[in-house]
Amino acid sequence: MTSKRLAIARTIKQQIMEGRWPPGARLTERALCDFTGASRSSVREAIQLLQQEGFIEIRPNQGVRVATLDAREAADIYQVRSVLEGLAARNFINMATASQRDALNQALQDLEQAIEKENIAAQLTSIEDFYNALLDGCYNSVLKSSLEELHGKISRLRATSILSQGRIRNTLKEMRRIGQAIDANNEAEAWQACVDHMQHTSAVAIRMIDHLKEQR
Amino acid sequence: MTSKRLAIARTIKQQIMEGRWPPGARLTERALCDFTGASRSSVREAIQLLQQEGFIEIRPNQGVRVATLDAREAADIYQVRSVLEGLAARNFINMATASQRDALNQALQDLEQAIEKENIAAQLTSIEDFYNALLDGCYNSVLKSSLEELHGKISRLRATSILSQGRIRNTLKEMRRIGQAIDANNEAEAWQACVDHMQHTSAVAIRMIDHLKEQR
DNA sequence: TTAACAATAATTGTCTGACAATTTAAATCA
DNA sequence: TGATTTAAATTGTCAGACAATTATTGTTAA
Repeated sequence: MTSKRLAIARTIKQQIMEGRWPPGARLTERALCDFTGASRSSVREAIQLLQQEGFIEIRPNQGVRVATLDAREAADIYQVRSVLEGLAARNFINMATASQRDALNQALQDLEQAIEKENIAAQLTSIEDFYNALLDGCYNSVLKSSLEELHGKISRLRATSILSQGRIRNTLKEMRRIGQAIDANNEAEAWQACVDHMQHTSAVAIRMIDHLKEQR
Repeated sequence: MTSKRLAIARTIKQQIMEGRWPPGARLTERALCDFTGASRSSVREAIQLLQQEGFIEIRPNQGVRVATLDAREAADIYQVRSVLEGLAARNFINMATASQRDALNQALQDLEQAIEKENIAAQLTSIEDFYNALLDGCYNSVLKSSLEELHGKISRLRATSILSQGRIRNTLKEMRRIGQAIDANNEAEAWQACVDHMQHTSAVAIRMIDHLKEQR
């Protein structure tokens, strides 16, 4: 059975991602206790986890706020992701087993089908599968956890799914390029494909953040 | 005034680094309460911070242990550091102000003097200054916090100072190479200098870990 | 009316003590 | 000695308390 503070953290995280509380909203401990039915001690421990994952911000004596993500920070995150994913791809080429390589290609095929069927949920799942396969095959747990942390921070852009739409075919193209470089064991090309992919993703994300800001 | 759980975390961290408790040692909450004079709630919150920073490991229902660092994980950390520091150097070239560049060079000079005077504490401080200058000048807070996390994890090698000895002149040489590449605004060379430096550091660290293991 | 200030309420940070569930250590038996 | 049972210690969680800090409201002066 999973520990309580983990369960609490998951519940709150989910609500944040679903937009129940907007970025910047203040969450009192009391409200979170009521919402989750847990005690303050447990909620406070859960809060710490959520801060670590980047979903909330804790300011001393001023409580908890849903994290915001401005264009600047998003750009920073994507820049770091680009080198970490480049490293992951290079490691994958050197370390991955045949079945891990299969999983990577399978994810790409799944993504293609999901696009044809216009199944957005399946698209997101395929992309996730792709990254999981990549991280499993690069045999570096530190790299894995670092990247997962950044993924969490980006998912604050709850519009993640919106973000991928309208660009999903480009995304597929870019991910295929990564996959092909990996199949060809071409480290330099795989690295560059990752960097380019992140650069494009970053540009789109920043445009969206600016767009949202204007609307407000 | 700094929050209590932070003070507790700092106290415990310091004790761990000074070797009061060896890697793998179990720390009961009660013992930590006695040691710090704080209540269990505060200690538990501090513990979470320490886990995040990589100083301890929490296993459900089995309490807290001082984190261990095996050769494998160390290699993983250094591999990630190499690309992150490479990125930092490239960013520094593009973003840093004149005074930030000065600070970097000053740290190198300080290190040289500290070596001549065989002042180990000053050597460690200079190296720290160098990294702080580098991170300040690369204007990417995500990169900064990611690297700080990894530095924390490495510092579990309490023998950090020992580690740097006997190799300190090589370290200076490698860091100078980074500094010169930065002065010349040569991104590719700066990147490579960082990667090479990490590779050497990694090799030394791993040798030391293996050596310690044999002794035991 | 608004700006500055004072009084009040709400919230956070921390402490104490409690208790069930689980793990670890000790005692017992085969 | 090895396996089992029993007892002790430890973790995870809860409830309630209170001082220190922050936010809100109300009041006064400009």
